[in-house]
Amino acid sequence: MYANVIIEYGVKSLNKTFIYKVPDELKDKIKVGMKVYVPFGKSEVFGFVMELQNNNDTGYDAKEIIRIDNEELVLNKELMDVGKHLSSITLCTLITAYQTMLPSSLKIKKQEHNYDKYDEYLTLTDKLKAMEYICKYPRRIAQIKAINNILEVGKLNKKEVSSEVVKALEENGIIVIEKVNKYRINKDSGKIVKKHLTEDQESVYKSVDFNKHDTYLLYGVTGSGKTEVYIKWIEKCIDEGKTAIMLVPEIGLTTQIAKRFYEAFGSDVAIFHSSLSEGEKYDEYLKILRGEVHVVVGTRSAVFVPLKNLGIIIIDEEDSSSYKQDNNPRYHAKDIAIYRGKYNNIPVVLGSATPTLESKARADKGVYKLLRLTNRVGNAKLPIIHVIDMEPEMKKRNMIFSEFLQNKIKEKLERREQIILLLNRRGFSTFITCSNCGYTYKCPSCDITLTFHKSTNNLICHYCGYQKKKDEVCPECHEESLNYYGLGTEKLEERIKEMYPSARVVRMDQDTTRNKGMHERIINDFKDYKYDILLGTQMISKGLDFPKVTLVGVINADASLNIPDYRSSEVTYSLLSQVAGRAGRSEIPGEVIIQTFNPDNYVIECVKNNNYDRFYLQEMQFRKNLKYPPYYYLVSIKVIGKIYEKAIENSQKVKKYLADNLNKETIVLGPTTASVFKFNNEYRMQIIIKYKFDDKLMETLKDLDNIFSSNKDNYLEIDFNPLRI
DNA sequence: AGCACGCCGACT
DNA sequence: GTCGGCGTGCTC
Repeated sequence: MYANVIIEYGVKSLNKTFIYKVPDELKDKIKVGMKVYVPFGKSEVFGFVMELQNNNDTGYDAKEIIRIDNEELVLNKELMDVGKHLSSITLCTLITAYQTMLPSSLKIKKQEHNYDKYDEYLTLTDKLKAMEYICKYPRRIAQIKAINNILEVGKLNKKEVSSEVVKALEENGIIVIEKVNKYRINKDSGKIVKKHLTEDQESVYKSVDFNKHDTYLLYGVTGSGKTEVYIKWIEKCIDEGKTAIMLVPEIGLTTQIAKRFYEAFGSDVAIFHSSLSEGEKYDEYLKILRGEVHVVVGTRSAVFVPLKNLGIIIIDEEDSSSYKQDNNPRYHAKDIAIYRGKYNNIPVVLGSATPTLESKARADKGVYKLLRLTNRVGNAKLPIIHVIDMEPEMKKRNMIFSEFLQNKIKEKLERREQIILLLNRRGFSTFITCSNCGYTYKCPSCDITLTFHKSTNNLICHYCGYQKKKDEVCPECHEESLNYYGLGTEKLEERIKEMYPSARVVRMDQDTTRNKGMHERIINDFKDYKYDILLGTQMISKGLDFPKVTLVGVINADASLNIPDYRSSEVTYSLLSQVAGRAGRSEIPGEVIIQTFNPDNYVIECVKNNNYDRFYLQEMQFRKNLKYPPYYYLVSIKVIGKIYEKAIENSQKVKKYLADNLNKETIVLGPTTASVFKFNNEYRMQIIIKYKFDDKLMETLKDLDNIFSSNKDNYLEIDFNPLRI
């Protein structure tokens, strides 16, 4: 028996199978999708079994497989196919695809680590033998006590007995130590909470056909109770013995949703998100592999979990950019979900209060099926939105808070209601400028403006992490005129404390949530009314449900509006209406205050009137005129390398190659300098492809990628459907 | 990726 | 004459 194996190295030249002989003792155990250890050249490496066959007709001398790495870990047929699909749509190597699909504890890497966690129990080998032992050594009091304890309850946790006693008893053959696999995350099933659906929810629930594949877009306004419908669908799957994947965005939302899922399904849920430790992820993965759970709630990579007999895949907040991986392989979880949906012939649901234009357009064309939830649950009404023009406020020296917002904060504090303040930091940073000569600090290796962190007096590059201390005088003109502009969450917090000394303020941003569990703690504390004001960045904008919040203030709505990217309006619309949706989620009506310098901008106006449909139509017009998605597909190709001239030269070659080989209707733009031109001491040129249909695209890009895999000056970074260009 | 082989420059 | 630079090719 022979096995075709792919090797652990993720390079193009090794992106093929190698044939190995399966030794007799592994013949019964080996399966396609297993990780094996094989000799390769002068060394030994890990690999994945792609195929098994009876004879070797390759003409190569097959070496023998050394061992199977982990007999329990087998990628099934579906996941093997998912991996092939992933590699074909992102042009990554097969091995990279399979590695991406596994939690990192199960990935191939050099040092071995045992992630299994055990509880160790002591049991008697033989009662009679134990009794004899007691009689023979009556003075071994501690040991006798332990034996008696075991006799009473059958087994004893090893921790309860001193290690000396355990050692003595084990050596005398009185006891054995039994290892019981233990999971780090263990939710008792507790009480299962069932909720009833409203009429609207019920009708949406019934619209999904479980017997065939379709992609549904569930467009439901904030607070319309999408989660309860998800739960109902999943309950139906479980009743029929099927399983379900529920994807949530990377940040913020995971814990709250996970909590609701534990309430609904108890220990039948495994959670899977990036802030779990390696060990925790390993445990959750094994639960899924062993078929011990029916539901998985998790972030992007959870779309690859090895659940068998899938019944539905749900992607909540489908417009979240966290579903797209921003390093290799640059896949979108939606594409994988739909692939698995087709494979299993099951529904895929995309849910959002602000769907992406792509999804909405597909729903309008009938490619996706549109489901709508237009009302908030219960008596809750959508909040009243005030737009405040900041121009006159600046003249009144109200740099941060408009008079209106100041008064509203005061009013809500007096009424003991809660407030959320959003500082829009997208495309915006706190930076230092010399007010004398205009000098700004830039990163020496990335050429981007450094962000100032007041707490440490440090200037930090947010791309590569470079930092330096702030100088007393300007390094350029030596005047003592270095000032910081822009507004950070830290400074905002400071200002609020000055203005409202009695208010209890909590800040949520990258700094305050760096440590594990901090996210959850801030959210829970705010929910338990330990704070009056929650202030934060976009991570507070989605999914959170705080019934006592009646005021949402957006300090600077337009920061994200002017960044040079075709999706900036869409991103801003989504951010503003999502954060507005945090207000007034129970009986007390909510208010939203949006501070802006562009009160007439259509994005702001549509948010104010809660008019997604109008925003959609207007934005579609813009996309159509400028040939952007959803009218055209995009591919971004970056040519990256240490030598500036080579990057330019090669990017021109790429452009020519594309122009020569792609369809005539396809548009090839560039090369231009990439938005981050210099990063990690490498120069980056960018070429954009816009196309509607191009049968030569994949082949051409694949060839191009292969040509460049042996180029010593430059490498390519190909991004299909990039979220930013 | 890692390693061997191989073909040209500056050295005891 | 030899040591070692890294360009090229191969690994089942």
